[in-house]
Amino acid sequence: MIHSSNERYHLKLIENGIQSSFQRIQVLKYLYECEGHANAEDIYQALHGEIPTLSRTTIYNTLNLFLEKGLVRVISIDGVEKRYDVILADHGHFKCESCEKIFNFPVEMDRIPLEGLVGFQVTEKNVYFNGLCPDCIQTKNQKGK
Amino acid sequence: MIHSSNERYHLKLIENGIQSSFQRIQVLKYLYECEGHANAEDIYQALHGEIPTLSRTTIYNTLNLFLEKGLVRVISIDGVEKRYDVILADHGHFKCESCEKIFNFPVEMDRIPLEGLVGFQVTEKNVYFNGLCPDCIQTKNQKGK
DNA sequence: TTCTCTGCAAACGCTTTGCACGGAT
DNA sequence: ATCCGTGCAAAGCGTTTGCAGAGAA
Repeated sequence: MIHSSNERYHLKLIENGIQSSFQRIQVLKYLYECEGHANAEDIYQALHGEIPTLSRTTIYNTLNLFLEKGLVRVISIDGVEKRYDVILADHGHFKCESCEKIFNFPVEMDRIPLEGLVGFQVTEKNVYFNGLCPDCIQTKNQKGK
Repeated sequence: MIHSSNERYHLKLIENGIQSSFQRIQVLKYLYECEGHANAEDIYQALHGEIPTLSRTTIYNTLNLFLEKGLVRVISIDGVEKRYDVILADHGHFKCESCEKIFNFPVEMDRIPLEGLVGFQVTEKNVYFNGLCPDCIQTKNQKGK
């Protein structure tokens, strides 16, 4: 059901001063549904089945437009991949070194001490952790038996 | 004086199970001297004056070797650039949106609450902030007058 | 009609790969 | 003689650009 609850995303685009289109709605919808950790290729793979004529250029155009309008931000946990995040509330990102999934976790950014940044004007805060997620820890323990 | 205090870096390489070479010493030295925020091109530009035959391939080979041996880690504040960090003690990175310089600042990672990561095993913690550095704030204020 | 979204093709920049030379062991 | 570090050239990959056709306003 490709059209379910598209109205919500349609409005979100307009709210942010972005002209709505089918492709843009689908990209935004996908970003929300995957919890905002997709890269351009993920989005392309997810959508070009339903929109066979979809081009990667459109994905890139759309993501850059969203970025410019403040609808998404870029995250990059290890400097290799560029991923897009729609959830702008305070949260950190955790990347599992084994399964490579990215998890959100709440972080009260205000509790991070800023003594070292006197005189700086901070506009964005990112916290990136790496390690093993519960599933992968369990898998490893089972193998070890 | 290209050879000044190279012994220190020579030993550092051997300590980390890396066969020493002139190029590798120079790369490591540069990473320490620039406080660890260089990308491959920075290193190439800095060194190929003194080592005219130096190739970018060697820089990449060397950085990947260092990474593998745990001598450096990759940082990427905005997902666009891959930079290498040799300073492994607890610190955050601040990138100025105007002059694009990267600053270190001390962060006590242990004070970041982990309630959201129960069951996870955290091996690496990164804190990336963006904003304006004191110099650029001043420059902007002067323009505004 | 006019504007702009879309998407193909080509260009681009950074990084990796294949391979051969040369120095070190 | 063997091994490994180096570096040229070419390939690879993700992203951007130029441009033309389609669709919306």
